[in-house]
Amino acid sequence: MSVTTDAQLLAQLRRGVIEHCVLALLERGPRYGFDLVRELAAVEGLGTSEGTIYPLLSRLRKDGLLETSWQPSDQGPPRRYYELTAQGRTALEVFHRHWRSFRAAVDEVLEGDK
Amino acid sequence: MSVTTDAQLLAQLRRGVIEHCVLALLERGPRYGFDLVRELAAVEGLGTSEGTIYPLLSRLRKDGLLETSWQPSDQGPPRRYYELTAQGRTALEVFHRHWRSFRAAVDEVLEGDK
DNA sequence: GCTACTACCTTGCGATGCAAGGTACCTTGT
DNA sequence: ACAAGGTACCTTGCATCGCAAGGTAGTAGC
Repeated sequence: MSVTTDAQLLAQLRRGVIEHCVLALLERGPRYGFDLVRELAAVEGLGTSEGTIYPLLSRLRKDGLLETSWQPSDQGPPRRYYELTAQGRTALEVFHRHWRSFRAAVDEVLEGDK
Repeated sequence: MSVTTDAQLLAQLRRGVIEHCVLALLERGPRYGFDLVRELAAVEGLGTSEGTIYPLLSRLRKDGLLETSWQPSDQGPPRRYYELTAQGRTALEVFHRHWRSFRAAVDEVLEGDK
């Protein structure tokens, strides 16, 4: 079938949003990758996988929005914790503005009002 | 620069949304491609180009969500008008539900409330 | 016939979500 | 000791889709 499935529909919606949801979660405090996957999975529609998160975190780190530090775990392998840099915080604010305006634009078109 | 620009940020946001904005516009009545580009350009954040719209319309037509008919124009080359099929109308409703829930999910994460 | 506008469409690139697969640490049970 | 299972990291390859750029053609006015 070439018709879009619900899963694909959501995957497309997530584009460009997950990245900033990760930043938003990190605004509340340091997290490690595996944990972020679980936190996002807990939110309806934002569920994603490690294959998405790790490359994403890597990219954000390269762009200077995140810093990392390895820390041992009580039970399991060591974890790589991520936290926001000043630049990351700014990027989050910028996105926040864009998101609000974008959301309003889509609503306007979808609602069909005038 | 590998850091995301505003333009790229918006382009990613548009993913999976423009498609349904087009359906929403067509719900109000038949339109032709060039006109859709202009209507979307009038909405802040949804501005796009012909390189986006034509392949998109083509895809929606192949998937059976749209039907087309050529019609002469008073001034200029003939236009290909698109209109929703029953399947297209259903797809729009389905998206509507997804969008509302997705929007709420993103808001929840961004607002950081609990 | 030249220019400009309208209107259609295609090609090639870049960005990125994801399934699948791989490595390694740690704990528990046998 | 060893196997099994959970935690945690990461990479590869594919598919999707927005877009800049470029191409074709009808119509109107000079």
